[in-house]
Amino acid sequence: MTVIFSKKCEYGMQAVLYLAANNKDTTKSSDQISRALKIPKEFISKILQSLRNSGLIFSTKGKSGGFGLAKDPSQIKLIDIVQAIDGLEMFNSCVLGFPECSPDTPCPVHDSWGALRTKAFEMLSTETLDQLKDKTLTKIKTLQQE
Amino acid sequence: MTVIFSKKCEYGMQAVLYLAANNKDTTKSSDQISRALKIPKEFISKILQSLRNSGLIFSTKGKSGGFGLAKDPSQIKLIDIVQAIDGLEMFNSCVLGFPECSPDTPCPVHDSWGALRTKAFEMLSTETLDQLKDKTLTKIKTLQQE
DNA sequence: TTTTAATCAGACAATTTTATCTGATTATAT
DNA sequence: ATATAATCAGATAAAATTGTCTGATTAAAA
Ligand code: SF4
Ligand code: SF4
Repeated sequence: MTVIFSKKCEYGMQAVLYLAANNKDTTKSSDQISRALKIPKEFISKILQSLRNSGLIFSTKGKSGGFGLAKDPSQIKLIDIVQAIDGLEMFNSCVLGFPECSPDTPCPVHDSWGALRTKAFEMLSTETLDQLKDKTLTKIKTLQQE
Repeated sequence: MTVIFSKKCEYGMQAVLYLAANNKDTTKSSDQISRALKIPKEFISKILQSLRNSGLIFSTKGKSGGFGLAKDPSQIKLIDIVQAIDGLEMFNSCVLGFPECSPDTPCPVHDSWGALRTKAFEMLSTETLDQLKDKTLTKIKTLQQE
C-alpha cells in the first residue's frame, strides 16, 4: 500500500525540499542528494531529470554539475511537485475506488472524504518551500545519524 | 498512484459494503458481486477468500453457495476491512515518505498531515456498515446504468 | 589536451501489485 | 447417481512500479 503518493513523488518532494533548504545558486549532484536522503542514486537521478523537464529545477552538466531550483523557494509549493509527478487526479477520486466520483453519485463516505481531500490539497499548496526550510533541515539531519 | 488504499482494499470495502446492503442471511456469489461492482470475478473472489480467513465474512460452498457477513452490519466498520487487507500502517507513516515518522523528528508537514490521518481514521471507524447502507445502495445503482 | 566527474537517455532487471487460469472440492438440484 | 454451480487453493500471467546498468555527452580541472 502506498500512502497517497508514489515513491517517485515522495522522493521527488524530498529532493526538491533538500534543494530548497540549501544555499541558493549552488547545485547539488545526484550523488550528494542520494547520500543525504538515502535514496538509490540512479533512481533519484531519473526523477530529477523528469522534474527538470517539467521546468521545476535546472541542471548543469559536466564536472561539478548538479541540480538546483529553477525558481526561488518562495515561488514553489509541494503541490507543484505532486502535479509534475503524480498529477492531481487523486484530488478528484474516491477513497473507496468507485468510479464516477461526483456529488451526484456520492460514495458512502462522500462528505468526510471530500473535506479531507480539500485539507490535503491545502496542506500542499499553502506553505512555500522556504517556509518549510527549517523543518526540512531538522528532518534531513536525523537521517544522517543512522 | 494509488489513493491511500490498494485496489485489493478498495474492492474489499466495496464488496463488504455490498454484502451489508443486501438482505441478511442471504449469500451472494462472487459472480453476482463481480457483476454488481464491475470487478474481475476471479480477483474479487480471491479478496473475499482472504476476508473470510480474517473472519469478517463467511462463505458456503457448493451450488447456491456464496459470501455473507460474519457479523451484523452494525458491528462492522470500514476500518475493519482496511485493517484486514492493507493494515493500519498508513496511519503511522509520513506522507513525504520519510522514515522514522514521529513527533521527535517531524517532517515539514507534520502537523497538518497528523491531523489528516486522524480524520481519515475517524472517517473509517465512526460509522458502521448499516449506517452507510442507503448511500451504498445509491452508489451501486448508478454503477449498473453504464 | 587529457583526465575526471558529472548529467543524460534509453534499455534493462527486479519487485510488487493486479489479474487470470486450472483443477479440486463441496453441496444443491434434478 | 449424476449434472450443475459454487467456493477453494495454488500456480501462473500481465501490468505497473521501482530500481539498475551502460554508454554517450558535457564541462571543469589537472
Ligand atoms: S465521497 Fe463522493 S466525491 Fe468524495 S470520493 Fe467518494 S464518490 Fe467521490
Ligand atoms: S508530519 Fe511527522 S508524524 Fe506526520 S507524517 Fe510527517 S514525519 Fe510523520
